[in-house]
Amino acid sequence: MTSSAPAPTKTGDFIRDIIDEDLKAGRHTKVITRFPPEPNGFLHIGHAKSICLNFGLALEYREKLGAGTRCHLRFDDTDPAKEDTLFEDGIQADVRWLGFDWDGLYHASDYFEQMYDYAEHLIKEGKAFVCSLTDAEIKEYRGNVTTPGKNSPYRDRSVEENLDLFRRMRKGEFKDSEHVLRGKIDMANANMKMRDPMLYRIRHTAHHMTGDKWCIYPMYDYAHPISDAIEGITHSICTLEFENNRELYDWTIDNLIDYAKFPSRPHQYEFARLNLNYTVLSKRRLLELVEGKHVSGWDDPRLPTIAGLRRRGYTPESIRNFCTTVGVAKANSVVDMAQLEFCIRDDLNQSAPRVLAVLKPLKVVITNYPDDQVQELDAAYFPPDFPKQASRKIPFSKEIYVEQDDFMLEPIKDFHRLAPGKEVRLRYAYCITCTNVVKDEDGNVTELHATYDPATLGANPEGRKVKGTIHWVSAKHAANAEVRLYDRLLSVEAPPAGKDSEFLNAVNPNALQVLTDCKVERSLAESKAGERFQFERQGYFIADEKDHKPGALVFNRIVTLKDSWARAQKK
RNA sequence: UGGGGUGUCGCCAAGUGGUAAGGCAGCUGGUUCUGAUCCAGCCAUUCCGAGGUUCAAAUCCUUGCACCCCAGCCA
Repeated sequence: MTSSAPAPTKTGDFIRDIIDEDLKAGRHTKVITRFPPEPNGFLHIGHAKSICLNFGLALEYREKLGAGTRCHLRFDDTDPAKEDTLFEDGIQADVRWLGFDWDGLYHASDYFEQMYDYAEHLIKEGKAFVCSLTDAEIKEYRGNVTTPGKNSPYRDRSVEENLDLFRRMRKGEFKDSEHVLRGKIDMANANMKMRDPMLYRIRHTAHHMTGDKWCIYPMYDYAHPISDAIEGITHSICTLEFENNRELYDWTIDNLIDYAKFPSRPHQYEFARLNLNYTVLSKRRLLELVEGKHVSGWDDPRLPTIAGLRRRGYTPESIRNFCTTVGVAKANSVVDMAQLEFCIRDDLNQSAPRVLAVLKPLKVVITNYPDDQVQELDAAYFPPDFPKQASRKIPFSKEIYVEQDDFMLEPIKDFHRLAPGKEVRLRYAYCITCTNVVKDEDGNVTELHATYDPATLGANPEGRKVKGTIHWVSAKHAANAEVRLYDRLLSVEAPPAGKDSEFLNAVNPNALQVLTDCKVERSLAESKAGERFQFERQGYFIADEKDHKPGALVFNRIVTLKDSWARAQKK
């Protein structure tokens, strides 16, 4: 009896430990998280880790703490130059596809007015000032990691002047970059993020949500903590590179005028982002692959984007399981692609019906089988020890196709398949023995002749062992199909550390191989886009969601089956 | 050379002073009309290194070392 895939064993992680302690100490009575993407691109599997963490936490703790515990989807839309509604739509679709729903859809831009008020308050308190240094001067005054910065000459402007300037910034009296609002903290702080950080910049650019209402926009470090505070976020979870920003996150919240009014004092916690070998996860590289037309689009099945994985045939369940198996911790790490591949095989092993498909056909004529006879044979969709027990009929006739790779003119040791004089079992059908090899003038094998043993249908042959079983398809009943064989995006674990486009050299030229003369069993002629199958002995495939239609069958290989024979060959 | 982090099996990752979980990968063997699945077994005398405290240390102390992040008017 095959048990259904056990849920991955999950041990607690440091985030859950923190939450448990907070709850125990009475600091919170509910847990509110948020997933805060910037709507400037597509989500990838790295985001899935964050989504599973944030939404997963809300789901888990809601069971103990009841309603009120929730996870928001918030678009971090503070840079109008890069962001777009189009991306928001894609992100929402991806989150939903992964199986999550948000309790409230928000935008950082919802709070622009309030952020502005807080900024005026900061100015009145003498904690922020309008700086009129140029871009280059600001950079110069900031110092570097080993030398302290210098105070801006505008740092001591009066509250009145600052207020006046800031109000005029809002009114649009200045050009882009003419002034900025900065927090007045400490130019000598060892944490560079605390050297009078920029809070607002002037951008005469329309925003996809607020239109032309604003020409000054808050920076991430100012907008994020305020958004969290307003929404009552209890645990604000982000990735490791924001560790240095935490001090500023705290400074911002602690200096809000109505600090005490907020439902909870949010705290930021950082975890290690996901890294995967044999692929790329950086926004920049993904963008370059798409814009450089190295792939067909954001949903190219070679890509680790959510849209790409979906089209490739990955299930949401398998991705969620993957996220829980990789865990949540603080050490930078690179997860092995084999882990992801395991998760999808594990899922599909349970759910995908088995069918027969010949990818690279080699015709076999069964010389002792009656010319016009056709037998309808029973073929189970799932192995006998599975709970599901559906089956279909597959036609058997005199001419069939088998896989080219399942024949060897001169078989090597331990090759259990077809070769001159050798006998194999045809899955769900008879055993056949290869009696003759037909070649063209170049010596290529073009056809095989074989004889079948009528006594071997549903029974073992008498007095001999047949080791191999191969898949096949009846020549005159088979449907034609295009099959896209996908493999890992990169041919090396990690592209060279180099900047620019060097990683393109690491792109696996065989990440996509298109086969157009495939022969698939009759039943697949009626398959629908999005249906997943196991092509026996080969792998899991999905009928392409865009291109597959009746009469023009197109299947994508999701992942191969484990192949210990192939592995043994490599040694 | 400043500050913030991290170092436990090939890859993830538990472990919170009591004598190294689990998953993936790998290796053996068994079952099998998928060289798949499934099943059984193996896989860290040792936790970045060196000292120290302790009856007892991956866990505490000292001191090295390695790697990551911070000098966008990006997030």
